[in-house]
Amino acid sequence: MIELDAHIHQPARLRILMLLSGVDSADFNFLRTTLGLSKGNLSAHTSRLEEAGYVEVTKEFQGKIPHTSYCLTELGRSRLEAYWRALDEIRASGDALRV
Amino acid sequence: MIELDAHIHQPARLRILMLLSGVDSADFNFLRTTLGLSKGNLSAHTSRLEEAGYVEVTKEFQGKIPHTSYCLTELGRSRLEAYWRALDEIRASGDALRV
DNA sequence: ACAAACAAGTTTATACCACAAACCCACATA
DNA sequence: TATGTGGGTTTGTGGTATAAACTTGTTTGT
Repeated sequence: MIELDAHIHQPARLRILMLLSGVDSADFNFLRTTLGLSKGNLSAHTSRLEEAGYVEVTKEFQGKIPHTSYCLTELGRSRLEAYWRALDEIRASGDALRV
Repeated sequence: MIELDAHIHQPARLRILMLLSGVDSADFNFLRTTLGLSKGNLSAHTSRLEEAGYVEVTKEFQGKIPHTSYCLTELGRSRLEAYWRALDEIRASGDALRV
């Protein structure tokens, strides 16, 4: 039984990862507004993804204002691909039993 | 933003629904052994799916022994299809941002 | 006959987690 | 000064997935 990565199998985090998979990097507010997440929620999810090693977090000052951006790591990218493969298997599992 | 149905977006329940989508009905032990779930876990998940109206539960006696079987309702089937469509959208969302 | 084990689930308890609300700090503006 | 805004983090709470314990009845062993 292939497991679904619990770090990824969560709607907000899945969307975050998918968004990051299509760009070089994205900052906090872009993620927040694009995905419609609250700040607290986004912060918590990005923290989890960082702990898991799936995203890299870059904090820098733009002038006097702190600015945080995120990019997908190689690990994150491969786990994300594995996740979709696992989901494909589940998706096929209904047909597998059909005569 | 299309929502992922929380009743479905859970690994065990998703597998249960996909399995049921491929058969007329399946009983408790078949689900349990096929999916590798504990009895308690399976019972809890099927209860949720029943409450949601996604599966129909049939209890009868086979000889002297009680026997429980499950089948997908029409509602369950349509929600399951909607779930996969929503997931397809998320899956495509990475490419959407690519140049 | 009677205890022990088994069958088929359900109920309970706990640990985790998603989310929102509250908070923090610096800067801008009136 | 105080009031608001940008950019986040921390905290509290309610919901939930899971395993362990329990229930109800049946079968097996002796």
